This record gives sequence, C-alpha cells and structure tokens, in this order.
Amino acid sequence: MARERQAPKFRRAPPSIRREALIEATLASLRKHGHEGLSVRRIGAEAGVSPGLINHHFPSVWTLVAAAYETLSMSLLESIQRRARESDASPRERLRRFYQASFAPALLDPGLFNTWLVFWSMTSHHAQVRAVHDRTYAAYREALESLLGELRRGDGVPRFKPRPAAIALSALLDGLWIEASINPRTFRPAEAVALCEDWTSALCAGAFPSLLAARRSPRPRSPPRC
Amino acid sequence: MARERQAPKFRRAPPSIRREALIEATLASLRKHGHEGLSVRRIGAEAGVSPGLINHHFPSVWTLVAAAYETLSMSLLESIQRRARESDASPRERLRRFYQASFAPALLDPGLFNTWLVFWSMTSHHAQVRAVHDRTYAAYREALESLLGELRRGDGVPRFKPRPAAIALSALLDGLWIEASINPRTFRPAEAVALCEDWTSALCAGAFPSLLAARRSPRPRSPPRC
DNA sequence: CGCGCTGCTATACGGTCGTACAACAACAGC
DNA sequence: GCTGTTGTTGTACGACCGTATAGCAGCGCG
Repeated sequence: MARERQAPKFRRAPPSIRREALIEATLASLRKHGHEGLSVRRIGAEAGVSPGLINHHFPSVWTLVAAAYETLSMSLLESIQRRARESDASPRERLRRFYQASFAPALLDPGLFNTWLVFWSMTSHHAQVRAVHDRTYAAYREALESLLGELRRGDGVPRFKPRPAAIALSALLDGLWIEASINPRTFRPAEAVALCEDWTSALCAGAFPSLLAARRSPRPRSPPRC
Repeated sequence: MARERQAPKFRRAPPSIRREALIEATLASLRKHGHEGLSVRRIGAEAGVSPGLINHHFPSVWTLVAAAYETLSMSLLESIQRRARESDASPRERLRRFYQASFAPALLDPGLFNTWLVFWSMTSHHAQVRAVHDRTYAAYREALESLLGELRRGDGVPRFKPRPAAIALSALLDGLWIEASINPRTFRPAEAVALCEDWTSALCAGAFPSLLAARRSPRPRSPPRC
C-alpha cells in the first residue's frame, strides 16, 4: 500500500505572524467568554494552537493582553475616525459622525464591553496594561481635541479650552457607551447621539463658563443664576 | 488539674446576621483583591469563617454577589444623597454638593472601582446581578431626576425634559468617575466638579436644544449654527 | 534526498477553584 | 445537667489554572 501523504499536524509560522494571530485569538476569546476567556488554554484553543505556545511567544499573559488592548483600542479609534473624517464636511458635521460611529451597533456589542472590562480591571495590577490605557486614552482624547479645535476655528464660536472640553466630551461618550452596553433598553442609540449633539451646541453657544479661556483682563466670575 | 473552659472554636449566629456579615466580607474581599477576591475561600477567610459556610447560606456565589452589589450601591447613593440634601440649600447648591460628594476621596478609591468592574462584568451572564444593576441604576437616575426637577421649578429655568437630562448627567458623572478612578492624574476632582457645574449652567441657560420639552405649537427645529 | 534549526506539541507538576458530605460542637430548651 | 437542633467545620474530589521542559516534526536549505 502506497504511503499516503499525511496532512501536517501543525503549521509553522514566523513569529510576527503567529504573534498577531494570538492577539486576534485573545480578543475573540475575551469577547466570547469575558474574564473566563483570559487563559492560555482558551486562547490557544481559539487560535487552534497548543497552550504552551503562548508562553513561547510572550513572556507572560499580561504582555499578550496589553498588546491586545493596544490593538483593539487603536483599531476602534481608527475606525471611528475614518467615519468621522470621510469626505469633506464641516467640523460640526464631523463631530456628529464621530458620535454616530460611537453608537453604531458594532460598538454596542456586549462582548466588546466585557472585553473592555477585562482590560480595565487589569490596569490596577499590571503596569504594562496601565501604560497602554494611558497611551490609548490620550490618543482618544487628542482625537476629540483635534475635532473640537477645528470647531473652535469657526465663526462665532467662543474660545473654549480644548483639553478640558475633550475630557468632558470623552466622559460623556464613555458614560453613555457603558450604560448602553450594559442595558440597551435604557435609551436608544439615537438619543445618545442627540445628547452629545446637545453638548456640542452648548459648547458653541458658550454655555460652559469654566471652559471659556481666561480673559486678558480677568473679571470676577459671576455666580450661577439658578 | 481543673478543667479550663476552652474558648469556643466558633460562634453561631442567626442566619440574617451571618448573611449580612458575609456580604460585608464579600465587599472587603472584592475591594482588596478585585476579581481574584471572588472566591469562597477568600470571602470565608475575610469573614473568619470556613469556605463551606457560603454555600450553606447562599444557594450560589452569584446570589451573594448580587446582594453585595445591592448593598454597596444603595449605601453609596444614600451617602451622596445625604450630603447633597443636608441643611436647606438651593436646588443648584444641592446639585453642586452631589457632584462634590461624587468625587470625594472615598469615592475615588481604586478598590471601589475594581469592585464595580466585577459587578459590571457579571451583569451579562447572571440575571440576578443584571436585575440589581437595573434597579440601582434606576434609583440613581431617579435621584438625579429629582434634583433636576427641583432645579427646573426655579425662575427663568427652561422646561427641559428631566429623564433624558438625568441620563446625560449620570453618563457624564460616570465617565468622569471612571477615568478619575483609572488614572487620577488625568484631572483633579475639582475639575470634574467644574465640568458638571458647567453642564448644569448650560442646562439652566437652555443650551441643550433637544432637551427642551416639545412646545404646544411646534416650530421647525433650527439647524446648528456652527 | 537528508540534515538541522526551531516552531510547536505533549506531558507533568503544584496550586486554587467550587461543591458535596459526614462529623463536630455551640447553644437553646427542658 | 442532659439532649436535640442545626450552624459550622474539615476533608475529599474532580476540574481548570500557569508554567517548565523534553522531545517531536515542519520545512528551508544544501
């Protein structure tokens, strides 16, 4: 009997390719199983690979998770930015598209939210993950800051402080995203977009007193009227 | 030799007392160890009790965690409410105190944030925990809605819609609280309070278009001016 | 075709996990 | 003081965890 050519039991891959595949498998495992998915056995199974291979390519699981965190957050930010900046549009319109992209169905997936929770819960105990958070949050805030900066150059828009404005806007976006992810029935995505739009309108109307840049000749801050 | 009276090896307690003690131990364990603290052994050690006792008083760990979630969130809300409503103050002042209490050092503890992450990560998979979230988030939102309702009765304050306003405000508060908990160096607590105060000012100034209640005779909504 | 480099697998080990269950002991009632 | 109830302990079990390590095998290269 002629010896059949056996299908190879596994395929070799150059380290960079394998590392990327493991990162993707990590994201898939976390998305499916949440915190339970954070194990070399689950990730290995997801990647169709033996558990020991993770430790062969990454010094520890934390390094892999940090890489996955960076990959996912940068990918999401880039995706949202692309939708916000596609075609020429006014700064205000770009912000609106940013909001819409932030509350698109793909972003409101419960699996995505659970993945994010795992990343957040690791920032306290692992410096690498914390570093990734600091870096990606800064990138996110700077993206908003850039869009707000373009808005500020428009006619009749007051000279607000971009950085605190971006912080407030990102907090509003995050808070809405979280609640929508936990309980989609609290409000509809369109309502979230409307609330962000309102915030932008108020910003343009100069309705946020402490966000207005300090005047050359400071005048005493007036107390709230209500 | 006279027989010495031995100190009892353990103390019995009526079920209600023991259950409460186990809830407190659960909160302490989660605060100290985050997700790792969610184990009958850790909780039992924290309560000075054998691991098996948890399963004797609670049908499963999820029931215990749901009870701890409810206890903690209601306790925090009550604490913030007490500070907001102590002594007579204007509605605006009460809101300011609510903000200040929300960003007090006790609320910005990393252990508290990690505890919250555990609760959130369980809402997807366990109906009991999800029910607690829905109930306590509703209570939180209604507290804000009540404070905003008092504000709305003031002179010169436009007739905004209380419910969406409370949703937006709670999102802003949550988003700021999360980022302050993850990375305290992004902004100072006073800045977070100022951003919330700004939001309130804008609300009073009628700067949130879609939050204004529909008119008796609706007029076409004007497009954004910037 | 055959050799060798190395990506990869398979196994073993010590640890922690949740749960079940039998035995123990605190304490109230008699 | 004795006894019964039952809150509580201690142990045992199987499953899964991360890591280390020895050896197998895919595949480029001569």
